[in-house]
Amino acid sequence: MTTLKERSTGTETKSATTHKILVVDDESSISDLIATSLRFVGFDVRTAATGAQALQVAEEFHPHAMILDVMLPDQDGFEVCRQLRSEGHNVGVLFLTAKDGMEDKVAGLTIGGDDYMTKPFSLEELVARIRALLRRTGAVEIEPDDEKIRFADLELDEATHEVRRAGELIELSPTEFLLLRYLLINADRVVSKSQILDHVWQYDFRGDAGIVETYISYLRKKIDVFQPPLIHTVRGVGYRLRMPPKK
Amino acid sequence: MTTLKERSTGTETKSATTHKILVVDDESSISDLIATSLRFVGFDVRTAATGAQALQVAEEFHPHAMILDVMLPDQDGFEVCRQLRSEGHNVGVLFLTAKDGMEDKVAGLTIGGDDYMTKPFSLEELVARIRALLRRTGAVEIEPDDEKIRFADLELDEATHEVRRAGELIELSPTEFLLLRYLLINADRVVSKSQILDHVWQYDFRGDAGIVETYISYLRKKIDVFQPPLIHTVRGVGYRLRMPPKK
DNA sequence: GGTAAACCTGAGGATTATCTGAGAATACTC
DNA sequence: GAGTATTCTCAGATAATCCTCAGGTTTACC
Repeated sequence: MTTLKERSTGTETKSATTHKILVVDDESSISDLIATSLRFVGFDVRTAATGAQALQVAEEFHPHAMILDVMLPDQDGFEVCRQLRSEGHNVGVLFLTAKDGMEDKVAGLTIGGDDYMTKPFSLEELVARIRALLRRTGAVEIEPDDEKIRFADLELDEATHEVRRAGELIELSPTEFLLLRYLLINADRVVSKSQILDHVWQYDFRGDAGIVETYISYLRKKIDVFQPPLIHTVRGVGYRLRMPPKK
Repeated sequence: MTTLKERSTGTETKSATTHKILVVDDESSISDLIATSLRFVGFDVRTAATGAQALQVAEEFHPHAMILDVMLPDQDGFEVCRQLRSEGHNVGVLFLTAKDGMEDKVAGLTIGGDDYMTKPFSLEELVARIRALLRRTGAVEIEPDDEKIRFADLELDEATHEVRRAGELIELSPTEFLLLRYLLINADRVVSKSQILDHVWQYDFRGDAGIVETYISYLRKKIDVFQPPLIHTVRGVGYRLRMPPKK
Protein backbone atom coordinates (compact mmCIF):
# COMPACT_ATOMS: atom_id res chain seq x y z
CA MET A 1 0.00 0.00 0.00
CA THR A 2 1.46 3.25 -1.01
CA THR A 3 0.99 6.11 1.27
CA LEU A 4 -1.36 8.73 0.09
CA LYS A 5 1.11 11.46 0.59
CA GLU A 6 3.72 9.95 -1.61
CA ARG A 7 1.45 9.84 -4.57
CA SER A 8 -0.11 13.15 -4.03
CA THR A 9 -0.22 14.83 -7.40
CA GLY A 10 -1.93 17.79 -5.98
CA THR A 11 0.68 18.61 -3.47
CA GLU A 12 4.26 18.21 -2.47
CA THR A 13 6.36 15.32 -1.36
CA LYS A 14 8.91 14.03 -3.77
CA SER A 15 9.67 10.36 -3.94
CA ALA A 16 12.86 9.19 -2.34
CA THR A 17 14.35 7.99 -5.58
CA THR A 18 13.72 10.57 -8.23
CA HIS A 19 12.91 9.08 -11.55
CA LYS A 20 14.13 10.68 -14.71
CA ILE A 21 11.64 11.34 -17.47
CA LEU A 22 12.40 12.66 -20.92
CA VAL A 23 9.55 14.50 -22.63
CA VAL A 24 9.72 14.85 -26.39
CA ASP A 25 7.25 17.06 -28.23
CA ASP A 26 7.75 19.84 -30.72
CA GLU A 27 4.94 21.97 -29.36
CA SER A 28 6.56 23.73 -26.45
CA SER A 29 3.21 24.49 -24.86
CA ILE A 30 2.57 20.76 -24.53
CA SER A 31 6.00 19.77 -23.35
CA ASP A 32 6.04 22.64 -20.86
CA LEU A 33 2.69 21.59 -19.51
CA ILE A 34 3.80 18.01 -19.11
CA ALA A 35 7.20 18.91 -17.70
CA THR A 36 5.76 21.27 -15.12
CA SER A 37 3.24 18.69 -14.07
CA LEU A 38 5.73 15.88 -13.74
CA ARG A 39 8.26 18.02 -11.93
CA PHE A 40 5.58 18.95 -9.52
CA VAL A 41 4.85 15.37 -8.60
CA GLY A 42 8.52 14.79 -8.03
CA PHE A 43 10.12 13.60 -11.24
CA ASP A 44 13.36 14.82 -12.71
CA VAL A 45 12.37 16.03 -16.16
CA ARG A 46 14.15 17.03 -19.35
CA THR A 47 12.55 18.05 -22.61
CA ALA A 48 13.46 17.78 -26.26
CA ALA A 49 11.72 19.14 -29.34
CA THR A 50 13.05 16.83 -32.08
CA GLY A 51 14.01 13.23 -32.50
CA ALA A 52 17.66 14.05 -32.91
CA GLN A 53 17.64 16.18 -29.80
CA ALA A 54 15.88 13.40 -27.92
CA LEU A 55 18.58 10.89 -28.77
CA GLN A 56 21.22 13.34 -27.77
CA VAL A 57 19.65 14.15 -24.41
CA ALA A 58 18.91 10.50 -23.69
CA GLU A 59 22.56 9.72 -24.24
CA GLU A 60 23.67 11.66 -21.21
CA PHE A 61 20.47 11.84 -19.17
CA HIS A 62 19.62 8.13 -19.11
CA PRO A 63 15.90 8.54 -18.41
CA HIS A 64 13.83 5.83 -16.76
CA ALA A 65 10.89 6.61 -18.98
CA MET A 66 10.02 8.77 -21.97
CA ILE A 67 6.98 10.57 -23.21
CA LEU A 68 7.25 10.64 -26.95
CA ASP A 69 5.09 12.37 -29.49
CA VAL A 70 4.74 10.16 -32.55
CA MET A 71 4.72 13.21 -34.82
CA LEU A 72 8.06 14.93 -34.67
CA PRO A 73 9.46 17.36 -37.22
CA ASP A 74 12.42 15.23 -38.20
CA GLN A 75 11.46 11.59 -37.69
CA ASP A 76 8.57 9.75 -36.11
CA GLY A 77 8.49 8.64 -32.54
CA PHE A 78 8.75 4.96 -33.31
CA GLU A 79 11.98 5.51 -35.13
CA VAL A 80 13.39 7.39 -32.18
CA CYS A 81 12.30 4.58 -29.94
CA ARG A 82 13.87 1.95 -32.16
CA GLN A 83 17.19 3.73 -32.25
CA LEU A 84 17.26 4.12 -28.51
CA ARG A 85 16.52 0.47 -27.98
CA SER A 86 19.18 -0.60 -30.43
CA GLU A 87 21.65 1.45 -28.52
CA GLY A 88 20.77 -0.50 -25.45
CA HIS A 89 18.59 2.04 -23.66
CA ASN A 90 16.01 -0.02 -21.91
CA VAL A 91 13.46 2.67 -21.32
CA GLY A 92 9.67 2.50 -21.15
CA VAL A 93 7.89 4.78 -23.57
CA LEU A 94 4.54 6.50 -23.39
CA PHE A 95 3.60 7.57 -26.91
CA LEU A 96 1.46 10.60 -27.58
CA THR A 97 -0.68 10.68 -30.66
CA ALA A 98 -3.21 13.02 -32.14
CA LYS A 99 -6.76 11.83 -32.12
CA ASP A 100 -7.11 10.50 -35.63
CA GLY A 101 -6.88 7.21 -37.47
CA MET A 102 -3.37 6.60 -36.21
CA GLU A 103 -4.56 5.05 -33.00
CA ASP A 104 -4.63 1.43 -34.14
CA LYS A 105 -1.27 1.72 -35.76
CA VAL A 106 0.15 3.02 -32.52
CA ALA A 107 -1.52 0.32 -30.50
CA GLY A 108 0.20 -2.32 -32.59
CA LEU A 109 3.55 -0.70 -32.11
CA THR A 110 3.57 -0.41 -28.40
CA ILE A 111 5.23 -3.62 -27.55
CA GLY A 112 6.48 -4.64 -24.19
CA GLY A 113 5.58 -2.42 -21.34
CA ASP A 114 5.03 0.64 -23.49
CA ASP A 115 1.79 2.56 -23.61
CA TYR A 116 0.14 5.33 -25.57
CA MET A 117 -2.35 8.14 -25.08
CA THR A 118 -4.24 10.32 -27.49
CA LYS A 119 -4.08 14.08 -27.27
CA PRO A 120 -5.64 15.85 -25.59
CA PHE A 121 -5.39 13.99 -22.31
CA SER A 122 -5.89 14.77 -18.66
CA LEU A 123 -2.87 15.30 -16.44
CA GLU A 124 -4.29 12.99 -13.85
CA GLU A 125 -4.26 10.25 -16.42
CA LEU A 126 -0.82 11.09 -17.69
CA VAL A 127 0.72 10.82 -14.26
CA ALA A 128 -1.12 7.60 -13.54
CA ARG A 129 0.18 6.06 -16.75
CA ILE A 130 3.74 7.16 -16.19
CA ARG A 131 3.65 5.59 -12.77
CA ALA A 132 2.21 2.38 -14.18
CA LEU A 133 4.89 2.40 -16.86
CA LEU A 134 7.69 2.75 -14.35
CA ARG A 135 6.21 -0.02 -12.32
CA ARG A 136 5.89 -2.36 -15.28
CA THR A 137 9.30 -1.72 -16.72
CA GLY A 138 10.77 -2.37 -13.33
CA ALA A 139 12.35 1.04 -13.09
CA VAL A 140 10.78 1.26 -9.71
CA GLU A 141 10.94 -1.62 -7.30
CA ILE A 142 9.53 0.14 -4.34
CA GLU A 143 6.06 -0.77 -3.27
CA PRO A 144 5.24 -2.92 -6.26
CA ASP A 145 2.66 -4.90 -4.35
CA ASP A 146 -0.51 -3.07 -3.65
CA GLU A 147 -1.83 -0.66 -6.21
CA LYS A 148 -4.84 0.30 -4.20
CA ILE A 149 -5.76 3.61 -2.77
CA ARG A 150 -7.96 3.45 0.27
CA PHE A 151 -9.90 5.89 2.33
CA ALA A 152 -12.33 4.80 5.01
CA ASP A 153 -14.24 1.88 3.51
CA LEU A 154 -13.57 3.13 0.01
CA GLU A 155 -11.08 1.27 -2.14
CA LEU A 156 -9.82 2.11 -5.62
CA ASP A 157 -7.67 -0.35 -7.49
CA GLU A 158 -5.41 1.22 -10.09
CA ALA A 159 -4.59 -2.05 -11.75
CA THR A 160 -8.08 -3.39 -12.21
CA HIS A 161 -9.88 -0.06 -12.23
CA GLU A 162 -12.26 -1.41 -9.65
CA VAL A 163 -13.86 0.69 -7.00
CA ARG A 164 -15.49 -0.69 -3.90
CA ARG A 165 -17.26 0.83 -0.99
CA ALA A 166 -17.77 -1.41 2.02
CA GLY A 167 -16.61 -4.27 -0.19
CA GLU A 168 -19.32 -3.70 -2.73
CA LEU A 169 -18.34 -3.15 -6.34
CA ILE A 170 -19.30 0.21 -7.81
CA GLU A 171 -19.46 0.92 -11.54
CA LEU A 172 -17.94 4.25 -12.52
CA SER A 173 -17.58 5.94 -15.87
CA PRO A 174 -14.04 6.93 -16.89
CA THR A 175 -14.41 10.52 -15.78
CA GLU A 176 -16.03 9.54 -12.53
CA PHE A 177 -13.12 7.20 -11.90
CA LEU A 178 -10.52 9.89 -12.52
CA LEU A 179 -12.36 12.36 -10.36
CA LEU A 180 -12.67 9.94 -7.49
CA ARG A 181 -9.01 9.06 -7.87
CA TYR A 182 -8.04 12.70 -7.66
CA LEU A 183 -10.14 13.17 -4.56
CA LEU A 184 -8.61 10.08 -2.99
CA ILE A 185 -5.08 11.20 -3.69
CA ASN A 186 -5.89 14.44 -1.98
CA ALA A 187 -7.94 12.83 0.71
CA ASP A 188 -8.73 15.18 3.54
CA ARG A 189 -7.50 18.29 1.77
CA VAL A 190 -9.76 20.74 0.07
CA VAL A 191 -9.38 20.81 -3.68
CA SER A 192 -10.90 23.64 -5.65
CA LYS A 193 -13.07 23.19 -8.68
CA SER A 194 -10.39 24.66 -10.89
CA GLN A 195 -7.77 22.33 -9.52
CA ILE A 196 -10.06 19.44 -10.28
CA LEU A 197 -10.74 20.77 -13.73
CA ASP A 198 -7.04 21.14 -14.46
CA HIS A 199 -6.11 17.69 -13.30
CA VAL A 200 -9.03 15.53 -14.22
CA TRP A 201 -10.32 17.05 -17.43
CA GLN A 202 -8.44 17.18 -20.70
CA TYR A 203 -6.13 20.13 -20.90
CA ASP A 204 -8.03 21.71 -23.74
CA PHE A 205 -11.39 21.63 -22.02
CA ARG A 206 -12.82 25.09 -22.32
CA GLY A 207 -16.10 24.65 -20.56
CA ASP A 208 -17.41 25.85 -17.30
CA ALA A 209 -16.27 24.66 -13.89
CA GLY A 210 -19.91 23.76 -13.35
CA ILE A 211 -19.24 20.38 -14.88
CA VAL A 212 -17.32 19.50 -11.76
CA GLU A 213 -20.50 20.01 -9.75
CA THR A 214 -22.35 17.70 -12.06
CA TYR A 215 -19.79 14.97 -11.67
CA ILE A 216 -19.58 15.38 -7.95
CA SER A 217 -23.30 14.89 -7.97
CA TYR A 218 -22.92 11.69 -10.04
CA LEU A 219 -20.27 10.38 -7.69
CA ARG A 220 -22.35 11.08 -4.66
CA LYS A 221 -25.22 9.15 -6.09
CA LYS A 222 -22.94 6.18 -6.51
CA ILE A 223 -20.69 6.18 -3.50
CA ASP A 224 -22.47 8.27 -0.93
CA VAL A 225 -25.64 6.26 -0.97
CA PHE A 226 -23.66 4.41 1.65
CA GLN A 227 -23.27 5.92 5.05
CA PRO A 228 -21.60 8.02 6.12
CA PRO A 229 -21.14 10.42 3.20
CA LEU A 230 -17.49 11.00 2.38
CA ILE A 231 -17.65 13.74 -0.24
CA HIS A 232 -18.07 17.08 1.44
CA THR A 233 -18.57 20.52 -0.02
CA VAL A 234 -16.49 23.34 1.40
CA ARG A 235 -18.56 26.26 0.29
CA GLY A 236 -16.65 28.92 -1.59
CA VAL A 237 -13.56 26.76 -1.74
CA GLY A 238 -14.09 23.32 -3.17
CA TYR A 239 -14.57 19.72 -2.20
CA ARG A 240 -13.00 17.41 0.26
CA LEU A 241 -13.05 13.74 1.08
CA ARG A 242 -13.39 13.28 4.77
CA MET A 243 -14.40 10.91 7.48
CA PRO A 244 -17.33 11.80 9.62
CA PRO A 245 -16.10 14.52 11.95
CA LYS A 246 -14.82 12.99 15.11
CA LYS A 247 -16.90 13.95 18.04
CA MET B 1 -9.41 52.64 2.78
CA THR B 2 -6.79 53.37 5.32
CA THR B 3 -3.33 54.22 4.24
CA LEU B 4 -0.81 51.50 4.32
CA LYS B 5 1.07 53.12 7.10
CA GLU B 6 -1.83 52.94 9.45
CA ARG B 7 -2.08 49.34 8.59
CA SER B 8 0.25 47.34 10.71
CA THR B 9 2.26 44.60 9.17
CA GLY B 10 -0.10 42.32 10.82
CA THR B 11 1.38 39.22 9.58
CA GLU B 12 4.98 38.93 10.26
CA THR B 13 7.69 37.77 12.46
CA LYS B 14 9.55 34.73 11.19
CA SER B 15 10.89 33.99 7.77
CA ALA B 16 14.57 33.55 8.31
CA THR B 17 15.14 33.54 4.58
CA THR B 18 13.26 36.34 2.91
CA HIS B 19 11.44 35.20 -0.14
CA LYS B 20 11.59 37.20 -3.29
CA ILE B 21 8.35 37.98 -5.07
CA LEU B 22 7.94 39.64 -8.43
CA VAL B 23 4.67 41.47 -8.97
CA VAL B 24 3.62 42.16 -12.55
CA ASP B 25 0.64 44.38 -13.29
CA ASP B 26 0.24 47.38 -15.52
CA GLU B 27 -2.10 49.19 -13.16
CA SER B 28 0.30 50.76 -10.74
CA SER B 29 -2.43 51.18 -8.14
CA ILE B 30 -2.79 47.44 -7.99
CA SER B 31 0.87 46.51 -8.05
CA ASP B 32 1.64 49.14 -5.44
CA LEU B 33 -1.07 47.84 -3.18
CA ILE B 34 0.20 44.32 -3.51
CA ALA B 35 3.86 45.24 -3.22
CA THR B 36 3.35 47.29 -0.11
CA SER B 37 1.29 44.56 1.45
CA LEU B 38 3.82 41.88 0.72
CA ARG B 39 6.71 43.99 1.95
CA PHE B 40 4.86 44.52 5.18
CA VAL B 41 4.62 40.83 5.77
CA GLY B 42 8.29 40.40 5.15
CA PHE B 43 8.83 39.59 1.50
CA ASP B 44 11.42 41.09 -0.77
CA VAL B 45 9.36 42.56 -3.60
CA ARG B 46 10.01 43.92 -7.08
CA THR B 47 7.44 45.11 -9.56
CA ALA B 48 7.16 45.22 -13.33
CA ALA B 49 4.50 46.73 -15.56
CA THR B 50 4.95 44.77 -18.77
CA GLY B 51 5.80 41.27 -19.82
CA ALA B 52 9.12 42.30 -21.29
CA GLN B 53 10.04 44.14 -18.15
CA ALA B 54 9.01 41.13 -16.08
CA LEU B 55 11.34 38.83 -17.98
CA GLN B 56 14.13 41.32 -17.63
CA VAL B 57 13.68 41.76 -13.89
CA ALA B 58 13.30 38.02 -13.34
CA GLU B 59 16.61 37.50 -15.07
CA GLU B 60 18.57 39.22 -12.35
CA PHE B 61 16.19 39.08 -9.42
CA HIS B 62 15.48 35.34 -9.47
CA PRO B 63 12.17 35.49 -7.61
CA HIS B 64 10.78 32.54 -5.67
CA ALA B 65 7.27 33.36 -6.77
CA MET B 66 5.46 35.73 -9.07
CA ILE B 67 2.14 37.48 -9.12
CA LEU B 68 1.21 37.90 -12.72
CA ASP B 69 -1.70 39.73 -14.27
CA VAL B 70 -2.94 37.81 -17.27
CA MET B 71 -3.72 41.04 -19.09
CA LEU B 72 -0.54 42.90 -19.83
CA PRO B 73 -0.05 45.60 -22.43
CA ASP B 74 2.53 43.75 -24.49
CA GLN B 75 1.87 40.04 -24.09
CA ASP B 76 -0.35 37.93 -21.91
CA GLY B 77 0.69 36.46 -18.60
CA PHE B 78 0.68 32.89 -19.84
CA GLU B 79 3.25 33.73 -22.46
CA VAL B 80 5.46 35.39 -19.88
CA CYS B 81 5.15 32.34 -17.70
CA ARG B 82 5.97 30.00 -20.55
CA GLN B 83 9.06 31.93 -21.48
CA LEU B 84 10.30 31.98 -17.93
CA ARG B 85 9.80 28.27 -17.54
CA SER B 86 11.54 27.45 -20.77
CA GLU B 87 14.47 29.51 -19.59
CA GLY B 88 14.69 27.27 -16.60
CA HIS B 89 13.19 29.57 -14.00
CA ASN B 90 11.31 27.23 -11.74
CA VAL B 91 9.06 29.78 -10.15
CA GLY B 92 5.53 29.40 -8.82
CA VAL B 93 3.03 31.78 -10.32
CA LEU B 94 -0.14 33.29 -8.93
CA PHE B 95 -2.17 34.63 -11.82
CA LEU B 96 -4.52 37.56 -11.48
CA THR B 97 -7.53 37.74 -13.72
CA ALA B 98 -10.48 40.06 -14.06
CA LYS B 99 -13.79 38.63 -12.99
CA ASP B 100 -15.30 38.22 -16.40
CA GLY B 101 -15.15 35.82 -19.29
CA MET B 102 -11.44 35.34 -18.79
CA GLU B 103 -12.01 32.74 -16.16
CA ASP B 104 -12.34 29.91 -18.62
CA LYS B 105 -9.21 30.96 -20.41
CA VAL B 106 -7.44 30.53 -17.13
CA ALA B 107 -8.16 26.83 -17.06
CA GLY B 108 -5.00 24.81 -16.85
CA LEU B 109 -3.28 27.07 -14.42
CA THR B 110 -3.35 25.17 -11.22
CA ILE B 111 -1.32 22.30 -12.55
CA GLY B 112 2.25 23.03 -11.63
CA GLY B 113 1.36 24.19 -8.20
CA ASP B 114 0.39 27.48 -9.72
CA ASP B 115 -2.78 29.21 -8.71
CA TYR B 116 -4.97 32.08 -9.75
CA MET B 117 -7.27 34.67 -8.22
CA THR B 118 -9.91 36.88 -9.71
CA LYS B 119 -9.84 40.61 -9.14
CA PRO B 120 -10.88 42.08 -6.88
CA PHE B 121 -9.43 39.98 -4.10
CA SER B 122 -8.68 40.43 -0.43
CA LEU B 123 -5.11 40.97 0.69
CA GLU B 124 -5.51 38.33 3.35
CA GLU B 125 -6.29 35.83 0.69
CA LEU B 126 -3.46 37.00 -1.50
CA VAL B 127 -0.90 36.53 1.23
CA ALA B 128 -2.34 33.16 2.18
CA ARG B 129 -2.10 31.99 -1.39
CA ILE B 130 1.42 33.22 -1.88
CA ARG B 131 2.44 31.32 1.21
CA ALA B 132 0.69 28.20 0.01
CA LEU B 133 2.41 28.61 -3.34
CA LEU B 134 5.84 28.89 -1.78
CA ARG B 135 5.12 25.87 0.32
CA ARG B 136 3.95 23.81 -2.62
CA THR B 137 6.74 24.75 -4.98
CA GLY B 138 9.21 23.87 -2.29
CA ALA B 139 10.68 27.34 -2.03
CA VAL B 140 10.28 27.03 1.68
CA GLU B 141 11.57 23.91 3.36
CA ILE B 142 10.57 24.49 6.92
CA GLU B 143 7.30 23.39 8.47
CA PRO B 144 6.77 20.18 6.48
CA ASP B 145 3.08 19.66 6.31
CA ASP B 146 1.83 21.39 9.34
CA GLU B 147 -0.45 23.91 7.80
CA LYS B 148 -2.14 24.74 11.03
CA ILE B 149 -2.36 27.97 12.91
CA ARG B 150 -2.98 27.62 16.61
CA PHE B 151 -3.84 29.88 19.45
CA ALA B 152 -4.85 28.61 22.86
CA ASP B 153 -7.25 25.75 22.19
CA LEU B 154 -8.16 27.19 18.82
CA GLU B 155 -6.85 25.51 15.71
CA LEU B 156 -7.24 26.49 12.06
CA ASP B 157 -6.13 24.09 9.35
CA GLU B 158 -5.40 25.67 5.99
CA ALA B 159 -5.34 22.42 4.07
CA THR B 160 -8.59 21.00 5.27
CA HIS B 161 -10.24 24.31 6.06
CA GLU B 162 -11.20 22.97 9.43
CA VAL B 163 -11.48 25.04 12.54
CA ARG B 164 -11.60 23.49 15.96
CA ARG B 165 -11.94 24.84 19.41
CA ALA B 166 -11.07 22.47 22.23
CA GLY B 167 -11.00 19.77 19.60
CA GLU B 168 -14.54 20.39 18.51
CA LEU B 169 -15.27 21.12 14.89
CA ILE B 170 -16.71 24.53 14.11
CA GLU B 171 -18.42 25.41 10.83
CA LEU B 172 -17.48 28.79 9.42
CA SER B 173 -18.58 30.64 6.31
CA PRO B 174 -15.82 31.75 3.91
CA THR B 175 -15.69 35.29 5.27
CA GLU B 176 -15.77 34.12 8.85
CA PHE B 177 -12.88 31.82 8.03
CA LEU B 178 -10.81 34.61 6.51
CA LEU B 179 -11.54 36.90 9.42
CA LEU B 180 -10.58 34.33 11.99
CA ARG B 181 -7.40 33.56 10.13
CA TYR B 182 -6.50 37.23 10.10
CA LEU B 183 -7.09 37.45 13.81
CA LEU B 184 -5.05 34.32 14.39
CA ILE B 185 -2.14 35.54 12.34
CA ASN B 186 -2.20 38.68 14.41
CA ALA B 187 -2.84 36.86 17.64
CA ASP B 188 -2.22 38.99 20.69
CA ARG B 189 -1.98 42.13 18.62
CA VAL B 190 -4.73 44.68 18.27
CA VAL B 191 -6.06 45.04 14.75
CA SER B 192 -8.30 47.93 13.81
CA LYS B 193 -11.54 47.61 11.96
CA SER B 194 -10.09 49.34 8.95
CA GLN B 195 -7.13 47.02 8.94
CA ILE B 196 -9.49 44.12 9.01
CA LEU B 197 -11.57 45.65 6.27
CA ASP B 198 -8.50 46.19 4.12
CA HIS B 199 -7.14 42.72 4.59
CA VAL B 200 -10.15 40.50 4.80
CA TRP B 201 -12.59 42.17 2.46
CA GLN B 202 -12.02 42.66 -1.24
CA TYR B 203 -10.09 45.82 -1.94
CA ASP B 204 -12.98 47.41 -3.75
CA PHE B 205 -15.46 46.93 -0.95
CA ARG B 206 -17.17 50.25 -0.49
CA GLY B 207 -19.33 49.51 2.47
CA ASP B 208 -19.20 50.52 6.06
CA ALA B 209 -16.71 49.26 8.64
CA GLY B 210 -19.76 48.20 10.60
CA ILE B 211 -19.74 44.95 8.75
CA VAL B 212 -16.68 43.99 10.72
CA GLU B 213 -18.67 44.29 13.90
CA THR B 214 -21.32 42.05 12.45
CA TYR B 215 -18.81 39.39 11.54
CA ILE B 216 -17.02 39.61 14.85
CA SER B 217 -20.39 38.98 16.39
CA TYR B 218 -20.90 35.94 14.17
CA LEU B 219 -17.51 34.61 15.12
CA ARG B 220 -18.11 35.09 18.79
CA LYS B 221 -21.30 33.17 18.59
CA LYS B 222 -19.41 30.29 17.08
CA ILE B 223 -16.10 30.21 18.87
CA ASP B 224 -16.63 32.09 22.07
CA VAL B 225 -19.52 30.00 23.25
CA PHE B 226 -16.60 28.09 24.70
CA GLN B 227 -14.83 29.45 27.72
CA PRO B 228 -12.84 31.52 28.07
CA PRO B 229 -13.66 34.07 25.37
CA LEU B 230 -10.71 34.77 23.09
CA ILE B 231 -11.97 37.63 20.96
CA HIS B 232 -11.64 40.85 22.88
CA THR B 233 -12.75 44.34 21.97
CA VAL B 234 -10.26 47.12 22.49
CA ARG B 235 -12.60 50.04 22.56
CA GLY B 236 -11.70 52.81 20.17
CA VAL B 237 -8.94 50.74 18.64
CA GLY B 238 -10.06 47.39 17.38
CA TYR B 239 -10.03 43.73 18.24
CA ARG B 240 -7.54 41.39 19.72
CA LEU B 241 -7.25 37.68 20.19
CA ARG B 242 -5.91 36.97 23.61
CA MET B 243 -5.79 34.56 26.46
CA PRO B 244 -7.51 35.53 29.65
CA PRO B 245 -5.06 37.31 31.93
CA LYS B 246 -3.58 35.00 34.53
CA LYS B 247 -5.75 34.88 37.59
C1' DG C 1 -25.41 60.86 36.74
C1' DG C 2 -25.71 62.47 31.98
C1' DT C 3 -24.32 62.37 27.36
C1' DA C 4 -22.26 60.95 23.23
C1' DA C 5 -19.72 57.83 20.91
C1' DA C 6 -18.56 53.14 20.21
C1' DC C 7 -20.09 48.74 20.00
C1' DC C 8 -23.29 44.64 19.79
C1' DT C 9 -26.71 41.95 17.70
C1' DG C 10 -31.08 40.51 15.55
C1' DA C 11 -33.91 40.75 11.49
C1' DG C 12 -34.52 40.52 6.81
C1' DG C 13 -33.80 41.24 1.90
C1' DA C 14 -30.34 40.77 -1.79
C1' DT C 15 -26.97 38.10 -3.64
C1' DT C 16 -24.42 34.11 -4.74
C1' DA C 17 -22.97 29.17 -4.58
C1' DT C 18 -24.31 24.73 -5.11
C1' DC C 19 -27.24 20.84 -6.37
C1' DT C 20 -29.73 18.26 -9.54
C1' DG C 21 -32.71 16.82 -13.35
C1' DA C 22 -33.51 16.89 -18.20
C1' DG C 23 -31.94 16.68 -22.56
C1' DA C 24 -28.74 17.45 -26.55
C1' DA C 25 -24.43 16.03 -28.37
C1' DT C 26 -20.93 12.82 -28.70
C1' DA C 27 -18.54 8.56 -28.25
C1' DC C 28 -18.47 3.82 -27.79
C1' DT C 29 -20.20 -1.29 -28.65
C1' DC C 30 -21.93 -5.12 -30.79
C1' DG D 1 -25.72 1.33 -37.97
C1' DA D 2 -28.76 0.94 -34.17
C1' DG D 3 -28.54 1.02 -29.35
C1' DT D 4 -26.32 2.24 -25.20
C1' DA D 5 -23.20 4.79 -22.32
C1' DT D 6 -21.08 8.94 -21.45
C1' DT D 7 -20.13 13.68 -21.59
C1' DC D 8 -21.52 18.25 -21.25
C1' DT D 9 -24.81 22.32 -21.04
C1' DC D 10 -28.39 24.62 -19.02
C1' DA D 11 -31.68 26.36 -15.89
C1' DG D 12 -34.74 26.14 -11.84
C1' DA D 13 -34.77 25.12 -6.99
C1' DT D 14 -32.66 25.39 -2.66
C1' DA D 15 -29.95 27.04 0.71
C1' DA D 16 -25.96 29.45 2.52
C1' DT D 17 -23.96 33.73 2.84
C1' DC D 18 -23.44 38.58 2.62
C1' DC D 19 -24.64 43.04 3.83
C1' DT D 20 -27.58 46.86 5.61
C1' DC D 21 -30.01 48.82 9.05
C1' DA D 22 -31.72 50.08 13.37
C1' DG D 23 -32.61 49.67 18.18
C1' DG D 24 -30.30 48.34 22.35
C1' DT D 25 -26.22 48.15 25.37
C1' DT D 26 -21.87 49.38 27.10
C1' DT D 27 -18.10 52.57 27.91
C1' DA D 28 -15.51 56.92 28.42
C1' DC D 29 -15.51 61.19 30.12
C1' DC D 30 -17.23 65.43 31.80
